[in-house]
Amino acid sequence: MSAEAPAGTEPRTPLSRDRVLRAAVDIADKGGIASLTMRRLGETVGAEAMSLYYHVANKEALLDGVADVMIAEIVDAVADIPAPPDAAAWKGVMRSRILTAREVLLRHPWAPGVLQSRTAASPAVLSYIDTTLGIMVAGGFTYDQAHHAMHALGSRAFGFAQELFNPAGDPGEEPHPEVLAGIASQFPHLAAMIVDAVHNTPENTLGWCDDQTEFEFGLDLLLNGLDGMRPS
Amino acid sequence: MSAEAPAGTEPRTPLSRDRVLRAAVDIADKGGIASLTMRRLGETVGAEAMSLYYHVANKEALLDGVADVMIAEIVDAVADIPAPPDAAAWKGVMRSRILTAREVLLRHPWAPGVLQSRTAASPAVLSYIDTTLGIMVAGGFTYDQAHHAMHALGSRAFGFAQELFNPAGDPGEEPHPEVLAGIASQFPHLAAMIVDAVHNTPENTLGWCDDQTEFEFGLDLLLNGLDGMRPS
DNA sequence: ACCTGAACACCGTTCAAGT
DNA sequence: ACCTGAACACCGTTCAAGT
Repeated sequence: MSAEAPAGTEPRTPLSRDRVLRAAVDIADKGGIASLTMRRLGETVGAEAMSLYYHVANKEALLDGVADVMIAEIVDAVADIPAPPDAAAWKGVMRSRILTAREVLLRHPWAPGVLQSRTAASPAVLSYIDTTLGIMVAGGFTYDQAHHAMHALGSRAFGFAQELFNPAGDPGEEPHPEVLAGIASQFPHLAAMIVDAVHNTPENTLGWCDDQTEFEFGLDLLLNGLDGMRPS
Repeated sequence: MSAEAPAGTEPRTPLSRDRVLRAAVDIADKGGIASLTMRRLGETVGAEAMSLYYHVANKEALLDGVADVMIAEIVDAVADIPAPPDAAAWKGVMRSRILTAREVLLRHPWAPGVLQSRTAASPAVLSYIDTTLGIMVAGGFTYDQAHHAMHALGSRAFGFAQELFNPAGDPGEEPHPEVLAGIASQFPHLAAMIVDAVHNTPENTLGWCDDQTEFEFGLDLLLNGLDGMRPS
């Protein structure tokens, strides 16, 4: 029996920064980032919107916190991956860390946008970068090279690469023939590429533009190029 | 002498989609993308906010239009670059097209964010992609390879790569010694990298993390890797 | 055809006030 | 220490109405 709760009122869990952030992630997961408003967040957490300001300075700070929750989830997912046993193994470890990070973000499609909008790096981010650098240095790179590498990888180091425009419809869907015809008349290279790309997809299982494949292609291009720069 | 203008009233230029879009770009250039609101846009264009809806379906459509203006500016800037004289020249042409696109976007720092938020590709984008593909095919690539290449380049093909977190302060500024000390205790690799990177900057003219250098490093890594894949 | 005024349903945020 | 109510200054968007 809870001591103070008035009759008929759920003795509600007290608010906390942590609970607020987790609720925010939930809302974004369910309705997209645009549905995450201070008012709605207050509602789902069982309080007035204004109460949130006691746990979080403002909406910017809320998003900083949400970004950090995502990084924490990545760090957690990546924790199982063992350190490289020798210098040459750096590439494989880096690769699986990045693909694991990607799996996390695929569960939170709105997260890349939030991460990209943050400008300050939290301790969680610094820590993730630090161990990533450690892997490269263990692989034989200089710190200067590792620095360049981090910039070259960019958001890929965190498991995502923002896809730009997606001509010719949704990924996984075959382009509509008449759309293709319209494109072909004006943009011959584009049309030829679309035809070629569709047919080259293995088994055609995922149709045109399987992002996972493209992500790995770009990632391997970078990792292989970097690997060739190792001093020894 | 203007026929209908009431005394004392500037005979104002009539609104048009084009004038609206140009004004929108102006506002974003001056005050950032957050300052671009329908109400402010109406004001600077000398009309009520509601009048804008006659020329543009809604704010999403406004941003689509703004993105297109940026692409048009890129296409324009890139128009002078001659086609590659032989297959091997594909790389140099691609490189200077991309760096030229980058120059355009450096004048509109808010534009990458807008481009990244668009999902539909306009004819202007399709056209830009088409001639980019043309250069690759002229370089000897198959359409399938060119397709992968476009994905691997990603936003770099349009001249930008979203920088993520920027640990240790603004680019161009030397990291503060005591901040560095704080980092060093927890994140040894990061600290070592920062020290190394600062000293490796040529002449130290641009300090730590010159983005142009990093952009070109990543770009060349990709272009060189791709170049090695050319069939012949 | 083009533009406007009034109104609606939202935002994030403040501040003084409650327990 | 933690939460709230009322209020403020904004948003984007609608709709009927003006010229």
